[in-house]
Amino acid sequence: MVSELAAGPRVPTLEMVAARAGVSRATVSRVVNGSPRVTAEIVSAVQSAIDELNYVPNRAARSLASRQTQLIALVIPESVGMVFDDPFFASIVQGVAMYLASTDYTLNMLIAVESKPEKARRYLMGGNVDGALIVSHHSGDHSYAHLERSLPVVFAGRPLSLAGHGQGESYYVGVDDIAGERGAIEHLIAGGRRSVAAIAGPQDMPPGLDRLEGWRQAVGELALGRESLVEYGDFTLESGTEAMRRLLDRGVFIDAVAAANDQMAVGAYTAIRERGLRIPEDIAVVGFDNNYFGLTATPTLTTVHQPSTDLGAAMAEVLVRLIEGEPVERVTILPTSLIVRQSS
Amino acid sequence: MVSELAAGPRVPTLEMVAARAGVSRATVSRVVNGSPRVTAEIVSAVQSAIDELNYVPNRAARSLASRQTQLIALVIPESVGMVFDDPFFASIVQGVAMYLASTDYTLNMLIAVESKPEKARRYLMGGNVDGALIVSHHSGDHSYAHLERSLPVVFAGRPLSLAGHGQGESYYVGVDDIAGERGAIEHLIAGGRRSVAAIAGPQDMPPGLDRLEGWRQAVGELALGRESLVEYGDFTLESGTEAMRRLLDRGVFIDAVAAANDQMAVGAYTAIRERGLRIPEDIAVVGFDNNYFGLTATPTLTTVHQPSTDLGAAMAEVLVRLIEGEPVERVTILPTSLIVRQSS
DNA sequence: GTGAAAGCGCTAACAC
DNA sequence: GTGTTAGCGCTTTCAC
Repeated sequence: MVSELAAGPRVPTLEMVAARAGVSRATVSRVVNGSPRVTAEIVSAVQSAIDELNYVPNRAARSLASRQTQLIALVIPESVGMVFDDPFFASIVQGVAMYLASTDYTLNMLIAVESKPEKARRYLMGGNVDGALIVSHHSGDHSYAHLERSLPVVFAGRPLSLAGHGQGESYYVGVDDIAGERGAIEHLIAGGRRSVAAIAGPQDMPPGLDRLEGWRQAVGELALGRESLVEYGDFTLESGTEAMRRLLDRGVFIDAVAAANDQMAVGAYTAIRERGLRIPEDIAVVGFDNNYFGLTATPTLTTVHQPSTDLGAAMAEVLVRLIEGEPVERVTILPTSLIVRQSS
Repeated sequence: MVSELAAGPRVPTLEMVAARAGVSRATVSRVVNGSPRVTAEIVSAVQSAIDELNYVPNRAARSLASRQTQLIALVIPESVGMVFDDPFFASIVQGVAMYLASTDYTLNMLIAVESKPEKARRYLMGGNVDGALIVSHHSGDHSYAHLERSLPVVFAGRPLSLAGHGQGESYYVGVDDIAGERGAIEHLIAGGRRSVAAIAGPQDMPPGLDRLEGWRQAVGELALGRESLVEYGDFTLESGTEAMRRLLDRGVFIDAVAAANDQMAVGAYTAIRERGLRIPEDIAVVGFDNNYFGLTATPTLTTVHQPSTDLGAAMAEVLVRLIEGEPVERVTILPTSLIVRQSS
């Protein structure tokens, strides 16, 4: 049974507008869709009929007839666990939503539940949306790549370069992790640090790989040993603490550490303090992402800002252009920027 | 112009399934919708045809015929500024999305842009969604209340009790702010604190009012002056710092302070430290909400946990029941819980 | 239990 | 420029 409310008081139809304005339905449709070739007088006549009736076009009917849904799916693989634990997602959603608010498209949020992986896929391929945005932070997972044959798709982040699925095929929006990390390390070196260790991320994810590569490029000229200054974490706070402990246990001199994200950087604080060392006097710390973990930490964290809201907006924009057949680059790279705070 | 991809390779229709299974479209429709009165053999025949063709029902067509969209709007007034600065929204969205993933409804995120207030309203009233969820943290703003005449609506938080719009009319989901705050204060008193000040929120928002009321109820029996121990903030970090400074400037003895949310509580840390006082030794601090501000602060913040993800899920559940005509209470109150950390 | 037929509200050729 | 005419893919009486 369906509630009375759901059925609701009858909403005015295009036909009613046509009758009231004394024109055909086709004409009303033209006015509604802003067709250029309609007499000004008729346009205003129709317009007032629309206003008087408070007419709103029915999306379902419009979609059915035009074969366009005006819907854009934002797909978030639930494997990401408590998805929004990472503020990155929230920002992406915000960016997408705000960009779309300026268009005629509307946002359809889809959490792809792992138990029914096919549900999301089928929904997307069933012509229920005009395009899809796929987000799975840090992973570079493009397992939805096959969808690209069915509808326009834009990913967040560069894909993992796996054999089998050619590189330049997907559309994606991301940041230059290598350059961003390099900048952070150079800042440390410019500040007089001579032994910059790294708490790297998992090496099976593009950001994990690229940020470590950025570190390598920057410390290249430093005298001190290299790989002996790298430990790995999994982007969580705890893993940062543990990695830092291992680093300190090595007994080699370290006067700075660069973590692959803010959570791990703040986690490192704990290990550094355990040893009675001061931040930044004894060891400077820099993170990556620029989220609240670093903002509210004490001391506040120097980090590489990743414009996640802009990333969301850019993804939406690329997708809309793709849908509307306008020219777009397959790859869009947004700039990062260094935010210097108290920890360095 | 529309891209080739958007039009895409022809998706299988119900008619094709019918042909393949050797039955009528009506029968396929019944199977798809789980009608009980279809022969088992036919059901399986249709089912295999569906699987073989990889058929997915077209939402637009279904909506048009059934007058149900299977879409639920989540409306967020953009006045909330950079909406997701408050983690509350992200959690709500998460809760809603996850609950809906278990239903046949899909989430339509709508950021109501202030410049075009009518756009959202008309969209909602135009029969484009089956129901709406309205969220505007802290404000209790039910200015979308008139929508309730057009479609099922569920709000987050109790409404501001304004004249003109009767009380018990809206459906909403919230927490018991009074009881939650009272519990926090009682915890402080039980811990030996004798002069518990309050950094209250704006008094034109339900949570601002109720949390202060909770404080009043709990400190009622304390000897120390009352209103002289209250200062107001606007829920931001900075306002918490300023309110705490004013409190300390009064020169009255204070050994604990309860802020109406975590941001203000953490903001108070700054003012307390400026005076050379220690947390919690000299002054204990408690917040409200339980978000990352308190989690990552040093010392970590004791706070009243507000189950925002559950709130989102509950809102979605209430709305779905409303849409489907099942019985639901107008008011749903979720429990808060005290999280004791280092600051008290 | 199953099929036939009539729309749901709109767009898009195609005529005029 | 404007109206006519077909559908878009599905649900839903109503017969059988």
